Amino acid sequence: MTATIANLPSHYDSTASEAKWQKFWEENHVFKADPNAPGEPYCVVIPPPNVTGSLHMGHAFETALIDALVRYHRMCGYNTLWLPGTDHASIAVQTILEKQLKAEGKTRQELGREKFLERAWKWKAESGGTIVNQLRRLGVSVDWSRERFTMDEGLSKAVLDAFIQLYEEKLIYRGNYLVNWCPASQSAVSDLEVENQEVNGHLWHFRYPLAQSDCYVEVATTRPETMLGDTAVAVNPKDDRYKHLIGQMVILPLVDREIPIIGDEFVDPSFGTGCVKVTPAHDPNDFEMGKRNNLRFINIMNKDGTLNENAGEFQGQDRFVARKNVVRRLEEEGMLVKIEDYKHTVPYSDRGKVPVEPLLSTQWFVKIKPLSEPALADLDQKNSPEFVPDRWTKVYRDWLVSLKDWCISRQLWWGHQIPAWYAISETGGIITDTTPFMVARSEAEAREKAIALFGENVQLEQDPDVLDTWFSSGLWPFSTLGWSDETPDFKRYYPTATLVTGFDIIFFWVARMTMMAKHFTGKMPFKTVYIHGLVRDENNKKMSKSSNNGIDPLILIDKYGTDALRYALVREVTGAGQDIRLEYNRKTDESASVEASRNFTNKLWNASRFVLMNLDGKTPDQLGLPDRDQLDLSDRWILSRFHQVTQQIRDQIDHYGLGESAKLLYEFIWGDFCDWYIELVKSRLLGDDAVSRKAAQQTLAYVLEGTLKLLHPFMPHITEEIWHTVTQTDETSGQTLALQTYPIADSTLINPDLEQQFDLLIDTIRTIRNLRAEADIKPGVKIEAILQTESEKEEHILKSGQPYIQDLAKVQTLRINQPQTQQARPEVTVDSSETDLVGSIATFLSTHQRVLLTIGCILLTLITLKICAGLLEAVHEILLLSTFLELVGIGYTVWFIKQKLWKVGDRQQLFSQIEQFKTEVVGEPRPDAPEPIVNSSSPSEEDSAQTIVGVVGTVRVAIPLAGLIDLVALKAKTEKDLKKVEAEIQALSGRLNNAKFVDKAPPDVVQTARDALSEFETQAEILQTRLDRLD
RNA sequence: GGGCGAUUAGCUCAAUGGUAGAGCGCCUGCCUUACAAGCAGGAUGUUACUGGUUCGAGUCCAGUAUUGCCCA
Repeated sequence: MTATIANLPSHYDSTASEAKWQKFWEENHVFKADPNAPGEPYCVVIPPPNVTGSLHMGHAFETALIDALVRYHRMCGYNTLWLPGTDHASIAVQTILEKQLKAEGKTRQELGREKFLERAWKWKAESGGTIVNQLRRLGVSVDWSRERFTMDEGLSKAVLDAFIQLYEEKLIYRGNYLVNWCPASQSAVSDLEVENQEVNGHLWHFRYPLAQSDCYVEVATTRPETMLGDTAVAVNPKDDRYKHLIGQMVILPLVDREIPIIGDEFVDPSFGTGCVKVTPAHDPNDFEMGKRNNLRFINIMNKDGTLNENAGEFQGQDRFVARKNVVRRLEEEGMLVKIEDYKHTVPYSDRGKVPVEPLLSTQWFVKIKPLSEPALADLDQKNSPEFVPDRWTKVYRDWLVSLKDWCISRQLWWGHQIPAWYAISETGGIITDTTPFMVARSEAEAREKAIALFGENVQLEQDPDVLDTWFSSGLWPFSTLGWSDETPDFKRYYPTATLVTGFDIIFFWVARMTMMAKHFTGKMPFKTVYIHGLVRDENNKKMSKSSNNGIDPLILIDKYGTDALRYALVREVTGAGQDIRLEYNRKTDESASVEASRNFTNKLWNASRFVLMNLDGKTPDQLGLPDRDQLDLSDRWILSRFHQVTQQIRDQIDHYGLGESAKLLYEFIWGDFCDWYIELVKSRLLGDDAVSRKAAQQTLAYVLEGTLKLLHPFMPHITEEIWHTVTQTDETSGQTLALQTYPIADSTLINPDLEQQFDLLIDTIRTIRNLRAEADIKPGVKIEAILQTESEKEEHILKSGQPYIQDLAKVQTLRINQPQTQQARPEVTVDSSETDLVGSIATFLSTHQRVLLTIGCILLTLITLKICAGLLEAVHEILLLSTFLELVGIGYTVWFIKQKLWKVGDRQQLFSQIEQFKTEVVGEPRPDAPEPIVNSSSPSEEDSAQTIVGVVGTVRVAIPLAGLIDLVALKAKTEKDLKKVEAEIQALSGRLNNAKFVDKAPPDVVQTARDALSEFETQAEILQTRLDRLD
C-alpha cells in the first residue's frame, strides 16, 4: 500500500517523480524487448544523435514524438522495441577535437593517429554519456540493453561486410574525380555537407586574345584565379556571335597557353558575354564539359588551399591572395575589361565554414544507380516506404532520381578506416593513384592476397582515409539488429515499423538507408517514414548549433518537468511535418507554452487528488465497474465522452495525429472531467444517497484510470505516479502503467444524443452564470431562476438536469415553466401536492420580499441596539467608554443600513442570506428532487422589469431581481443580444431565401440552417418582448 | 532561377467547402475545503491582397505581396 494521498502536496513535484520512475522502468526492464514474446512486432530505431556534445530541443521534440508512438503501441499489445544509440559523426567530432588541439597549440599530425583516436574515444565516452543521460531525463522508453554505437564492434563488422560486398559487386570503385574539398578540414566532403551561401561578390571580365588574329574574346568569372587552370573557352554552338570562332585557339594570358574555343550546349548565351572560360579541374560544370570535349585537366591547387606549381608565378599563394594578384596582373597586361558587382552563391563547407574548393583527387565512390533504382522501384510500385505527410514522397523521389555517385572516402581519422591495403612497395613506398590495392577484412587477409600477387617482400599500408559517416548510418536499421547475421532480433524485428525523423535529413539519411537496406536485405527498412518539422526559436529561426540559438531541454525540464516539456512540444504539432515554434525568454529561461503544459500536469494532479480523497480508500478495481442501471445522467455523459475521446485518440494516433490527440486529452481532462464532471459529482459525494454516491465513485475511478492510460504516451511520469497511487500498486510489485492495456472504446457507451442534450444543460448553466455576472450578483448568493421553453424535448432535458443547474449555477429555486401562451397544456400543470414546503416558502419570500426586508431591517437594528445597550451597561463604569460604544452602535446602524439596504444588489444579498438562514433551519431541498417547481399560475416575475433575461437554444432564462436594477444597463445588454441574434437571422434568412441554396445545398445543410433560423427567431422574439417591457 | 510551405484575435496556433475557435495575454469578480500553477464571467477578427469557381470560400483555382525552407 502506498502512502495516503492526503499527504500529497497540492503541487506535483516533477523532479522527484521523474527520477523515481525512470529508475523504476530501467531497473524492472520494462522496455526490454523479448523476441520470443508474442505480439505483432513494432520496432523503431532511434535516429542516432551525433556524439558532438549534447541534445538540443529538436532531439527532445523528436524523441517525444517517437516515445508517444512507441508507448502507445506497447500498450496496444505490440511486441515493441525502441532501439537507442549514437552516431560517431566523423567530420563533426574531428572538427571539435582539432579545435581543442589547436587551443592547446597542437595538431593531430603531431599527436599521431593512435593518440588522436584515443582522444576521440574519450570524447565519445563523455559526449555519449551526456546524451544518454539526457535521453534518460526525457523518459524515453528505449531498450537500453540494446544500445548501439556506429563504431562499436558489431556495427563495424556490418560496415566491413557491406563495403566488401559492394566492392566485390563492383559497386564501389576508386577513381580520380572532382570532389568538394574543404581546405579547413583538409578532407573531401559530400554534396550534402556543402551549404550554399549568397555573397556579394564580383564578376570580372577578361580578354583572352585569339591566337590567329588581333581580336579577342571576353570571358567573365567570379573566381579569377582559376583562369590559371583554364584549358578551353566555350560558347554555345547556336550563338551566332561566336559560332564562327569554334575551333580557333586563344592565348591564355599570364600563362601563355594556347587553348581551344569549343562549342558546348551547356553554355548559356545570355549569361555574361556568352563566352565562358573552362577550368575542368576546378568547377563541376567545367569538369563535365572537359570530359565531353576531351580537355586537359590542370589542377592548380594544393590541399591546403594554396596554389601549386601549375600556377606559375602565383605558386604558394593562398587562393584568395592569388585572386587579387591575378586580377592585378591582368590589369597590368591590359586584359581586365571591367569589374561588376555580382551577387552569387558560394558553396561553403558545413563544418569547416570556408568556401569549398572543387578539387580533382582520388577518392572512393559508390556507384549509385544500381542502389537507387531498386529503391525507386519500391516507391513507385509499392509506395514503400510510405511518407507521412505524403508530400515528402516527392522530395524523396526527386532525390533518388537525381543522385550522383557517392564519394564515401574522407581524409579523416575518426571513423571506419577503409578496408583497403596498398602494395606500396610497388610504387616506391608511397600510395599513389596507381598503387595496387587489396580490399580485405583484415590486414592478414590483405597480406595473403598481396603475397600471392607481389611476393613475400610486399609492403602494405592501409588506406588512411575513413568512410563517410552516412555509410554506417545507412546500415543502422538492420546493423543494429545484428545484420549481417540472422540474429533472433533481426528475424523478429526487421523490417522496422516506423522511422521518425526531420525532413532535413531525408537526403542525408533516409535515402541512404532505403538504398542500402534494399540492397543488403532485399526489404525496405521501415514501413512508414513519419517526417516531423523543425523546432524554431522565438524569432522563427531554425534551432541549430551553428546559429547558437539552441535551447538545452534540461533547462526547461528542470523548471517545468519533462512531461510538461514533452507535452508542450507534441501538442504544437498539427498533422505532421509542420515546424513548431517554441516560445522562450532567453533572459529568464521561461517558456509560456511549457508553463501552460506544466499547469496542465498540475490540473491532472489535483483532479486526481480530488478523486482519491473521495474513494474511501478503495481502488478502481475494488470499486468495480459502475452498474449501468444506477448511473446518473452525468455519469452516462462522462462515460460517453470518455469512450468518444478514446476512439478519437486511437484514430488520431493510428494516423500520426499526435498533436491532435494531445489536444483532445487536454480538452477532455480540463474541460469535461474537471470543469464539469467533478463539479457535478461533488454534491453526490457529500450526499447521503449511498447508491448514487457509489456510482459516482465508480465512475470517477474508472474514468480517471482510463484517462491516465490515454495520457501515458504523452506524459509518462505523472501518469505513472498517479496510477500507482490510485491503484495502490506497490512499486516493488514491478507493475507499471506503461504495460497496461490502452483503453478500447466501448461504442455501447457512446451516446452522441446524450452529449448533445448535456450541452444544453451546460449552456443553460453558462447563461445563468453570465446573467448573474451581468447583474453583479455575488458568487456566493443563491438566486431564483426561471426557464421556459416551447420544446418538450428541451423541457425534458432541463428537468432531468435540474439539480445540475441548481448546483453549478447556484440556483436556490428553479422553475421550469411553459410559456404563458401554452400554460393551459395539462402536462405541465403539476398537482399542488408536488409543490413542496421549500417552494412555498420561496414563493412566499419572493412575493413578500419588501415586507420581509423591512421586518429584517427593523429586527436587526433592534438587536444591534440592544447589544450596544447591554454592553454599555456592563462597562459604564469605564470612563468615556460608554460614550464611545454608543457612538459605535449608532455608527454600525448607519453602516448597516448603508451597506446592506441602500443598494439593490445589497438588499438582494441580504434577502438571500435570510433565505439561506431559512434553508438552514428548514433544510436544503434535495438536489435530486424529481420535479422542478412548476407553477402554472405564474407569478409576475416575467412581467416585471426587474428581471434579467437571456436565451439559450429556445430556452428563455429569467432571473428575477429583488428591488430596482439598472434599467439602462439591462436594456443595453438586451439590445446587444438582440442585435447579435438579428444579424444571425439576416444571414440565415438571406441564405434560405436564395432558391439556389435551397436547391443545390445538401438537404441536411438546409435543414440545419432552417432549424438555426427558427431558433434565432425565437430568441429574437424573447429578447424583443423583454425590450418592449423595459420601455 | 526551380520546388515546397506559411500568412487567421495583441502573441502562439486550430478549423472533412456549410459562415471562424483554443491556449497565453488583457478586463471584471471570486482565497467557492482538488487545484490562485486555480474558479466564474467578458472583450477582441475586412481570415495578407486582387480576381475567379461555387448556392456558399479561411478552405478550391489564378495572380500579387511578405516570409521560411530545400535545390541550383
